[in-house]
Amino acid sequence: MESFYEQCKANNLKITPQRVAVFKALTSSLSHPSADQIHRELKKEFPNISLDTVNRTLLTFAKADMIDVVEGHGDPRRFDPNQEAHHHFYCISCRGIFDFHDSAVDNISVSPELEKRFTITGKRLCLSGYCDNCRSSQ
Amino acid sequence: MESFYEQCKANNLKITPQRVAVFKALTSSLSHPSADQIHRELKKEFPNISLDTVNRTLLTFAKADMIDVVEGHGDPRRFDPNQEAHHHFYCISCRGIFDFHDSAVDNISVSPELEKRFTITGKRLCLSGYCDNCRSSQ
DNA sequence: TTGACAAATAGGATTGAATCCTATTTAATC
DNA sequence: GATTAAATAGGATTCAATCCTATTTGTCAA
Repeated sequence: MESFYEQCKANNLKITPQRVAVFKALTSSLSHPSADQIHRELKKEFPNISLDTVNRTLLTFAKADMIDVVEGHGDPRRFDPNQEAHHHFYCISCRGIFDFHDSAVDNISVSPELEKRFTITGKRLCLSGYCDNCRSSQ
Repeated sequence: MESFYEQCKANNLKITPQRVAVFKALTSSLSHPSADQIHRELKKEFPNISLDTVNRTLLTFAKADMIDVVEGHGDPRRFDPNQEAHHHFYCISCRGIFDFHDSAVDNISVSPELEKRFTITGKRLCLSGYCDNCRSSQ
């Protein structure tokens, strides 16, 4: 929490009870909650806190690079006809998702402890950045 | 398209002009479109096709394992307070997203051609499956 | 080929996530 | 403590996704 105050100052963000509560709720969760989940949690302590405030606060933190939005989540559903093993590149600018193939990546193996901790049925490398079109038109 | 008809038969899906058109539109796109994008595209040829039909058709194909839904997309936005290098495991059952650390995975390098094709700013391994809680409660 | 029927579609209604709008409140600074 | 720009509450709005139901259409068997 030390660095929370520092990061707020560094980004000219006022320290409000709502922001402190949102940050605490997020960092104390292990499952990467949605704005709605955090809102329901915080209602117990702040019955009047609005969902908009929770959502806006989280986006404010994200813009200040204090937290991240989990890849993909929050965007409209997208469909993929490619049934072969492949991976995804997501263009931050045009929002296109492009496949790439890489057998070295296909053969990545994760640690045995992780295999014990979870039953893994899907595995995909998700890259993000700028596609050729978007970087050249800037 | 051969295998499209076969797959439909194998899954007892009637072959309708709408389904054929949706499948063609999806497979001829390179950017993994949304239902809305496909719907706008198909309106040119089928002015009366409904968005619900497009969306339902795509979900039907996905349920029959003919296509996939791109990871994360379509779910509510989720937030991640972890600023260290890490990767994600997504539980299909409880929808929790859990971090894991794996330095071997951190150091994955993709092919030089890919580095040329895109400007890569983010890299993350996305696993999916069942978390410990969910697999034991089944 | 036709008839019967279960399945699929159109399109309007509804739900749910996210955002916008604006009056009110509040943190920061002097 | 007063000032001011920023933040909040909560109702309204937008947009994606889904539901509902009357109508249409593939499929299969006669």
